[in-house]
Amino acid sequence: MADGRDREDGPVSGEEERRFLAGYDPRAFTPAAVTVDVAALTIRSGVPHVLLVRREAHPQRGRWALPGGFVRAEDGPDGPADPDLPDAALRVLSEKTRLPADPHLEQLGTYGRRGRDPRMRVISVAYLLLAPDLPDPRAGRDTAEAAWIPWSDLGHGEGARPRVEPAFDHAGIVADAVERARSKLEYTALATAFLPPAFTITRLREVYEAVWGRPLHAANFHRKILATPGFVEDTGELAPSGGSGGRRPRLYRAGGAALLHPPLLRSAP
Amino acid sequence: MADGRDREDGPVSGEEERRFLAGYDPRAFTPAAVTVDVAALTIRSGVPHVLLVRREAHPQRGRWALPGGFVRAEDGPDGPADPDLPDAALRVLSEKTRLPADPHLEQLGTYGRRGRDPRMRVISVAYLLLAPDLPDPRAGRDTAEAAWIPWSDLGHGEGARPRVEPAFDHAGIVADAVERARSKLEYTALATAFLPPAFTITRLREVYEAVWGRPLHAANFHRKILATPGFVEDTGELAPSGGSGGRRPRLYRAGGAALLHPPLLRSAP
DNA sequence: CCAAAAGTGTTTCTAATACACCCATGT
DNA sequence: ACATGGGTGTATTAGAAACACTTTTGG
Repeated sequence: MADGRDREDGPVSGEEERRFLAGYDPRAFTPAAVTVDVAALTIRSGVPHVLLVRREAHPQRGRWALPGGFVRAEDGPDGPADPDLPDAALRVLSEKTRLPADPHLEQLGTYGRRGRDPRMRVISVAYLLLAPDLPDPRAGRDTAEAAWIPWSDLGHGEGARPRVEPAFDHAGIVADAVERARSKLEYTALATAFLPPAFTITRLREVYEAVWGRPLHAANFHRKILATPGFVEDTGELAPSGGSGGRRPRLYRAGGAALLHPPLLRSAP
Repeated sequence: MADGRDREDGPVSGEEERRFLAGYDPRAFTPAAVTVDVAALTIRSGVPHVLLVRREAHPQRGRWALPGGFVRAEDGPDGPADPDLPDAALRVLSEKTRLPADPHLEQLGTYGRRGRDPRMRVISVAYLLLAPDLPDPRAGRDTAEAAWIPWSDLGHGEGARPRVEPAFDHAGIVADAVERARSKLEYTALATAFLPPAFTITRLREVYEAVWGRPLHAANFHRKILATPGFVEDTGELAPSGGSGGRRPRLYRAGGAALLHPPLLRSAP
């Protein structure tokens, strides 16, 4: 076996490497199409929704699907290449929705089962996007319709029966997105991504209740949030009156912390 | 906006769909190469290691890299298509290492930055593999050498200076793998993937100590593991004598639980 | 007997929970 | 005044951490 000395980096010979690259043919490998799909989640009046579009083009014409599209691998007639996969995700989605300035975007997973798309081998990199309440989307190219669909219509949540069966394997991708969002609320400060820049503790609690589908103890939640360093920062302001009476709550903004110590665990009911 | 009724699934007209697919040309899209890379982690005598291979082919000839290779999108001269991405990962890796019967394999992330490979646009799906102590790998096709490299040689861990700088963006992939493993030990029962089928609580603790790079309180760890339902099951047997004296510890096997309730949190020192 | 390693008992402290209560505001 | 929602005090309980101690084995 190699000893320590042998583990030093080997040479990367410049001249030979240049000659190799000059003679390289990128068409030599079997192509697979690479797409990005975006599972955009938001909360509208206390109910979690996912953004879906109705396909106007084949295959699976007429079905609801995640907004997605092909990654631009190289500069071409359609436009410049996507510098990285998150750029592709935001490009594809902004063709269909007006996005907030700084949405939370994270990679969810990559789906490449043979036969998941009838046209050819398609590898889809799925992204999870969390956003505060966005305006209704407008349908884009190849799209008959675009809408925010409640999770419950896809069978997620307490006793919800599925009413929509998305195209391809997108039902599974949405399920993964929902589960990712639920578990990330436990140990990250991600819930604030569902809220506008300034919010009250009660709004934050409603995010948790909507995503987890379970009521939380308001008083203890309040204390726990304030006791978690870096989760929220006091703006010093109060929310405008709600109209129906009650004390005006303080306004907070997202703090610097990404991870929560300690986490907020959801346990059994 | 669509009302509830409109959200029902649209028709997927069979005849029209068939005609569309018959006329479809898979070469119409800009190709990108899709590869799988495997970050295989193990622990050898208390020290965490990652499997790397030294590249014999261009580009980046002579550098250490993660074992990886192109996904077989369709059946071809090299062999049948990979049914799914995890199959591709195991195929690529088993060409270089003798694998345990049931290794833990999970997707880590997908890397597609433009320019990360000088040949062409390459989208790499990275997998994390956790395994008990494996035999030394043998070098395979296009591989000058294959070896288990300590994480510390890549700069991970207490005050470790990097001695190996992997090819492409593989240093970042290994960093993601290490961080994923560290955090998954907290809230899943994954540590047992580093151990043989039967193990002692002390061996399990040594896994945590190696991955987290920090000593744990033996007595409290012992109790906490046994108090976590489904983490381990008593085999009823005792480990053979260690030779240097001391009580013979009980042997346990992995329990059914995937998630730990409550989690084992690593906090500050 | 002594050393070494496994495993248990016990105390102390911190954090989660539940519930009562006070505060600020609209009607 | 009183209803409504925000926010705090406090007792109870569960769990984490620290440390002393017992048990089982080899030399």
